[in-house]
Amino acid sequence: MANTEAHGLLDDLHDLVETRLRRVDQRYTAGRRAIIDLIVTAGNPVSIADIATRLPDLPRSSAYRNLVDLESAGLVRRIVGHDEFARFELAEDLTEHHHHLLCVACGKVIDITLAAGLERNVSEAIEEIASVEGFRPHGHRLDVLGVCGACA
Amino acid sequence: MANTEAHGLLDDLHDLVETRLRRVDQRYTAGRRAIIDLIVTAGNPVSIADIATRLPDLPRSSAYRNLVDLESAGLVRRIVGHDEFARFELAEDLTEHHHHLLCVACGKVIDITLAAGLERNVSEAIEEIASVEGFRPHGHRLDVLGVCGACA
DNA sequence: ACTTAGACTGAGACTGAGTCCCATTGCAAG
DNA sequence: CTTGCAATGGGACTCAGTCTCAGTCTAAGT
Repeated sequence: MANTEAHGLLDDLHDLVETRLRRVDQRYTAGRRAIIDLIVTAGNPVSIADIATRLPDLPRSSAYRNLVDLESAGLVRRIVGHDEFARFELAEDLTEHHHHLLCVACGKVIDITLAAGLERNVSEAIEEIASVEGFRPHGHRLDVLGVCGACA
Repeated sequence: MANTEAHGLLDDLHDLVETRLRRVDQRYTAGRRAIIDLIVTAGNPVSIADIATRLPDLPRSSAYRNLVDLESAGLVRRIVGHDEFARFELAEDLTEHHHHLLCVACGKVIDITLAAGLERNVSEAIEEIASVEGFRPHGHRLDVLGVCGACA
């Protein structure tokens, strides 16, 4: 993710994605590239409906399959919002650890980050509670439910 | 929710639920009472599958309908775990503010509470960030993803 | 006790996001 | 060029969840 100025960050990201896919004997095809492009340029997590709209030539079955492949390669993360529709964003090791504001009216998702100190306190508290319950935590998600500016 | 010892806390809860339903011209029928009983005695959030198993005589359509009614009366909260199945728990004003450990292997949900001070810090941070984004927060949920003791 | 309004129920039909299947195509290595 | 396997496309399929509608129950009025 770090890099020279010669070609943009986006190209670097594509290179990284390709490497990761190759590692599990998968190819970085046009459809997968288009999905990654869409997710990155959208800024916010994208839904299947977004993909269908913005990539009308990509069949649904291919979109779902590609998303599953990208997810199992650890490149994309599926998030479940307040509505019934799954949304997808880049995995955290391609971006930075962050959380979400979820609009209960329109389903929109906005990325936010917490102050580093607070984030550390939360992680420590989670580790402690989980160990008491015999639970092995992989990560956490903090979702804020509410109404976005456009819907208010 | 507070009360004499004459009849248990559970009876009090039922009284409260009935009052709340009456307030919106709804009745506290046997089916609804059975669902509330199940949710309370289960301790953890229950799925539709749990309800179907434990209340075999309650038709699916009635279970869903009752859950929707109880949810819109603010008595029950729907939570979306890691799997595709919705789960239900008592609304927070009938219990206390808490969060969840979600097992990604079996879908089990375990309730946890954070230290009051930390919880306050998180809430304040959320208020601040949300206001910058023009977002009006109603509440938040912190889910810890991982593997439970039984699945490890 | 009768009536009545409307809340509630049960059973099944229906919806649609997401999955599966399979014949075909594309890519990379020997 | 051929052989193996990843990937595609599109249509059929699954099934959690929703909707419909005719019939039932309950509370309140008379």
